[in-house]
Amino acid sequence: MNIIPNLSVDCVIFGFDATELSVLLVKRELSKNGKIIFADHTLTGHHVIKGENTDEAATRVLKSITGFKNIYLEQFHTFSDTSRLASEKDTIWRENFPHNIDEHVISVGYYSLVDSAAICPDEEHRNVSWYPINDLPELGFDHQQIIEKALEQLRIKVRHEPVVFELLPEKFTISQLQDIYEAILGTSFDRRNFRKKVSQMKYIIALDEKQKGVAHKPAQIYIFSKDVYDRTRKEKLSFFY
Amino acid sequence: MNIIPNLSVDCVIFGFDATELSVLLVKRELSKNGKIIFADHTLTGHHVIKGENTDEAATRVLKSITGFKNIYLEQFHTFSDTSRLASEKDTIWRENFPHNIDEHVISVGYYSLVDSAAICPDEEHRNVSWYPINDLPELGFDHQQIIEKALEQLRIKVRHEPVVFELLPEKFTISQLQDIYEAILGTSFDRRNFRKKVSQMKYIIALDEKQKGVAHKPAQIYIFSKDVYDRTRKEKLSFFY
DNA sequence: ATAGCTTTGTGTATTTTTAACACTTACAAA
DNA sequence: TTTGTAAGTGTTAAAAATACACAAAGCTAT
Repeated sequence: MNIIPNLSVDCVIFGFDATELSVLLVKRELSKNGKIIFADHTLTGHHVIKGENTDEAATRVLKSITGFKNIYLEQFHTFSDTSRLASEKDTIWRENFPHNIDEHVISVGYYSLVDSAAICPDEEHRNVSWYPINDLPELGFDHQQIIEKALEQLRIKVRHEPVVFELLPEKFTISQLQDIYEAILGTSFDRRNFRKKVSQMKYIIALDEKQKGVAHKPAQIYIFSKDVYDRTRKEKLSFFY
Repeated sequence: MNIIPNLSVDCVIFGFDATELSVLLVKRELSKNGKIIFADHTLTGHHVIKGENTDEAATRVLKSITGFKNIYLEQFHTFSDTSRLASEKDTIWRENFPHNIDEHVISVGYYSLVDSAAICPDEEHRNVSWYPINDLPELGFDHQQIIEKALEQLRIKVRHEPVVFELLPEKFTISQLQDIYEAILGTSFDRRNFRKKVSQMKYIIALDEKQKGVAHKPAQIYIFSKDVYDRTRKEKLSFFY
């Protein structure tokens, strides 16, 4: 493969699992002569290939891991420190990498939001799995820093645009929605006030459908309408933004 | 100079000139055999040099143009389209460039905010000057797009953090402050409501000093205290963010 | 069948924030 | 001393944010 040796993308894939915000990580294991030298975790990423831009590279990485091509994707920061791959472990890893890697690789960071229930890393990616954002394992390269920055940017994003629906299945309940906001922003909201707010958003639409098989009062099911959002949004835009 | 041939930074340098938000641009002129082939404008930018990261590269560019090293600088987006330097003009320009430039150069975009009164491009940069954001000349490369993205990000930034003071001299009036917000956000605010808001911000402090030599009621002079901001900000943070 | 557990769903009163609106004051220039 | 110009100032009404508690619906275990 014809890679650009000094340019990569890293994807912070966020998912939501019941009550926790999680990130997809790959287990990185380096063994020599059958002996494991070290094991830690990294983000999903890859070098950019000649002839493609970074958006395309990130889309490619996502497709290879999730199988989906139309995943919400947002470029958030570029990491270019000269020592970002220079820790002892990372040096050993680079020496054992199949391609020849430039000494100074810069990486364009993307975050993406997926309905984690829809993603089942396949055979080929047996070493890929979800880790809660508040309890991450040891991370290689500068990936700890990348995740922190991604979360910071995501927090700003969700307060301006209705992107959280990307983390939910098409049909969801208000409680799920609230849980997601709370997980991302790290706060908690009063249930009644939250629902009052939601009921003002005409693009969050109640279906004639309820939860089934739950051991409590079943919740009303809602969907998000991008259509309605786009139309009502315009009015707001002309007003202040 | 030992440049990284496929990596550059571009700086969108914002300044504020009385009532308008402006950008520093360089006139780009290509002549052959004494005949001018074309002339347009570009952002200030440069390739990244080996051994430096993009923040350092952007700081270096800013220093070379403004003479200052401690200028407010914010990375906002990376531009990597394969055709971003591929227009006819840009191709001709690349062929005449002293260094050998990679076919696919990606550029990390930074915006910076300066008090335009403090910047007087020197002899060496006679072809650098201010252009109002609402009346830009023809731009080379993908710099139109870069400026649009910078402005979009700046708009988000000013609503979250007190960065506008970087565009003002140390001492300023409330009207100047309002003018800046209006220029950046493209709106207008009621004067009384704006001042009411400002008076609640304890980090905007009135000096015992007034404007002089103006043909109207002289305005009160204020300063911004980052110190007070940082201290009062923390309370807010623990509360909602 | 029923008692118990769990989560959903709902209304009001209070405080805070936003929005709309017009006249007087201080200074320089004519 | 008149004129022009931008500064400075307060009130009222509407909207949004906050705080707060109990009944209803379904499942489970007895």
